[in-house]
Amino acid sequence: MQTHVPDSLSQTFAALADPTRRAMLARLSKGQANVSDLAQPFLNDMSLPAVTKHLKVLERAGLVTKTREAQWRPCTLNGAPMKDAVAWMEQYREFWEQSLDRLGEYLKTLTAQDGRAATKRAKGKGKRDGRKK
Amino acid sequence: MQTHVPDSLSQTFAALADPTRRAMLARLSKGQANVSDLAQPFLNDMSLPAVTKHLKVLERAGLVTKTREAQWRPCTLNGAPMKDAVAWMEQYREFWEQSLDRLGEYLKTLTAQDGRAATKRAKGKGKRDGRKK
DNA sequence: CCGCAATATAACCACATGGTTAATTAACTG
DNA sequence: CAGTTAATTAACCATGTGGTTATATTGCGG
Repeated sequence: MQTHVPDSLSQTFAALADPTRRAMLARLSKGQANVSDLAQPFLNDMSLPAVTKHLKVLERAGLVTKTREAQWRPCTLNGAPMKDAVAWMEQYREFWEQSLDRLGEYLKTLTAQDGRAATKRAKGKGKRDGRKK
Repeated sequence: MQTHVPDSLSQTFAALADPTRRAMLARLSKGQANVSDLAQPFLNDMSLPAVTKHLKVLERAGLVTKTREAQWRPCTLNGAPMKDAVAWMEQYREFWEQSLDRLGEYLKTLTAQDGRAATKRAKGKGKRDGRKK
């Protein structure tokens, strides 16, 4: 049962799903910084190793590139993965442009009895018991 | 130690960080569907309750609105949270447009001895030992 | 070479996540 | 009312995540 490696889009979104990590990216958008520079704003809230771990998540997602210079690890922001993420979301643009109209449109399809029709369609499948085992 | 509620941006990104969930959104982008409709493509891989859980994540993130009609729960996609997510990423546009140039630019700042300067700055902080207790 | 500064690793812990099966609720239908 | 369909809830388990402290590693500078 080998531990399931996530696709890169998932890794990107997961990496962005943390305010500390997003703040680190914000810092990096203003220029290269090494680990202690990145950690400095957070040291009242968490330890250095915690920051290192966050950084590793960003690295694995490809959002940060960590190089070496003597005992320092200068980090730079790499936007490429965000490109994919935005491209994926772009597909839903129409849904976030008129957001509020969604409910109204749903009500229309509902009065058209469409909801019921879609449901009956699902019935033909019969008993679903063939699980993965 | 009350369990720490995540900000909505984090919830949105976290919700999107799973291929099953993204597939459900894709399905919903083609029109309203109730739970079993949404579940159907996945029933070879996971059980119905698992789907319900994924759906709940999407709901909490505000990406899906689940209404009631008799014993069915018609779901619709709500793009609003994506709007915020994209807006946040937009801030980094310059970084994903020239992606590959980043390394080159880093090398320039490096030869300008900037990396060293930034590091020395961090030293003034002294011993950081006041953890949160 | 010694010691410190910058970072990484290890070992550990609490809680979240993603899945399971079994049981429950709710609403229609014969 | 009995049965069936749609969905949820409960209880449980394995693994991941985010944090900790303590210990190593590495490189520079006196």
